[in-house]
Amino acid sequence: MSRQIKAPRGTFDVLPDDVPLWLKLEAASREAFGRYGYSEIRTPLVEETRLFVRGIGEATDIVEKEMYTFPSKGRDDSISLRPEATAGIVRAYIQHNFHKKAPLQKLAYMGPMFRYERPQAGRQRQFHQVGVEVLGTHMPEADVETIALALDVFKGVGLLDVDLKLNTMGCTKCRDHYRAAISEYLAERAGGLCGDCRRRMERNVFRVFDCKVEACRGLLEGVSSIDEYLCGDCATHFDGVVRLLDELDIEYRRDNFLVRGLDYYTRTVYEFAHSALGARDAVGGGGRYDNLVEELGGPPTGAVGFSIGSEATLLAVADRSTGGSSEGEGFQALAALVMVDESVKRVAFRLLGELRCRGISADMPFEIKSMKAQMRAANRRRARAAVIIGPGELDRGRVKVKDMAGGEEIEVEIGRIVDAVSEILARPAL
RNA sequence: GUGGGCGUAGCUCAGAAGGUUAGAGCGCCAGGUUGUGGCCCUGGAGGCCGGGGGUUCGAAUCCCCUCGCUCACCCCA
Repeated sequence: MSRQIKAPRGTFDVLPDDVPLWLKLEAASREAFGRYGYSEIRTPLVEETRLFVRGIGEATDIVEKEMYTFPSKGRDDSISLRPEATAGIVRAYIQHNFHKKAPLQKLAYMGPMFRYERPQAGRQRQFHQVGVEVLGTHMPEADVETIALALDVFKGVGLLDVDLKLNTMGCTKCRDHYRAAISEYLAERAGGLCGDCRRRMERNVFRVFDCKVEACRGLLEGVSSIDEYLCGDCATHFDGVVRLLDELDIEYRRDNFLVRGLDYYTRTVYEFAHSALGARDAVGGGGRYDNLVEELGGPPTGAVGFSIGSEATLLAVADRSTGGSSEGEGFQALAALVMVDESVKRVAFRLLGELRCRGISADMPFEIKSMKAQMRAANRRRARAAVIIGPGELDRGRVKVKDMAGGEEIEVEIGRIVDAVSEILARPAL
């Protein structure tokens, strides 16, 4: 047991039973992408390490201790597994000269990301995200479009009760002013802060905002909102976002303490939360990052995007559907071939091929066991039709076809087998 | 990296003042129906009781170490 090879910590297998759930999320996402005019892009799972260092920020936990970084073979520099998708997409945007060809790009992606962290509920080392990036505009319409799109993805998987939290971080200048004010305010009261928060003051003051310690929360009640520090343009932009959300009847909660994890966010930030999740209740989040393209070597370019955590979202979906275990009743549009004895195997195999060629899902066992066992297996797979092939019938050029739902069984000529099976599969579910 | 909880059959879990063949339900296999599933009945297979060490006449049970899972913190999707 202890020597058995298992999936590495923080990774997991999506087993066949769960794959439909993942497909549903992917289908809902692609459907929404199409409806909103976003094109899917696929960037590498590995990038040069310096892309993330420059994009995400050298002093962030992600870069400092959570990246899977290793030297590439040959003479290439250090490469890293992507901890998020935005940096790679921005890199592609610049590399392929989109800013010259067609500056406005609405891009979508989905796939695995990697961060070396202690796993917990809804958090894995290999995790998956679905997201979009709008590159090439500063307009608040873009911010709101991404929010509406994300909500449509959630709706597509049946998650209607996600809460939208909204805030603005301002531009670099507004943020610097605000940061200074917060630091000053907190420094005067540092004695009342927990140890973590005193450390946060050095590293990233805004993180004090989501401290869970009671004392810290109390102190935070006295801090001023960023609204007082926003420049005219940033205030106008945020007003625009709010107005447009109202226009679309999208409900949101202004959260002055909402600070997104990544450093590159500017102006609008937002997060989607779901109550079913526990401590880590975010199912997704996003915001504007107007400096990132320039930071990575491109021209000044407005940009906004979100990412949805697939695991968290699926957890929330699964939580909703507990209780309604409608297992066992539904039959599949599948024909199970049942062989009475070894002598009919060749013919059965040929009939199997014929059914499959004609577009019918059909299967038969490789090794013939008792008929009872074959019937049991057919039932377990919820096959709607059973085709029973025995030497007696075969002598008359016939086989038996049974409706596993109703139980009735008829004998048909071999030439009519496709029609007979089709007819049963087409019958309404019971 | 830190802290809590938990590791017994394929799955969910009983069993722990140490005592001899370690249990249940579900699942699986088979029989009841020598060519027919689902329900029911009967039987069966399946456990280094996570791993290592220690205490003891004797350890699933007590002690130490270790690995793993899990939840939470940090951080974050």
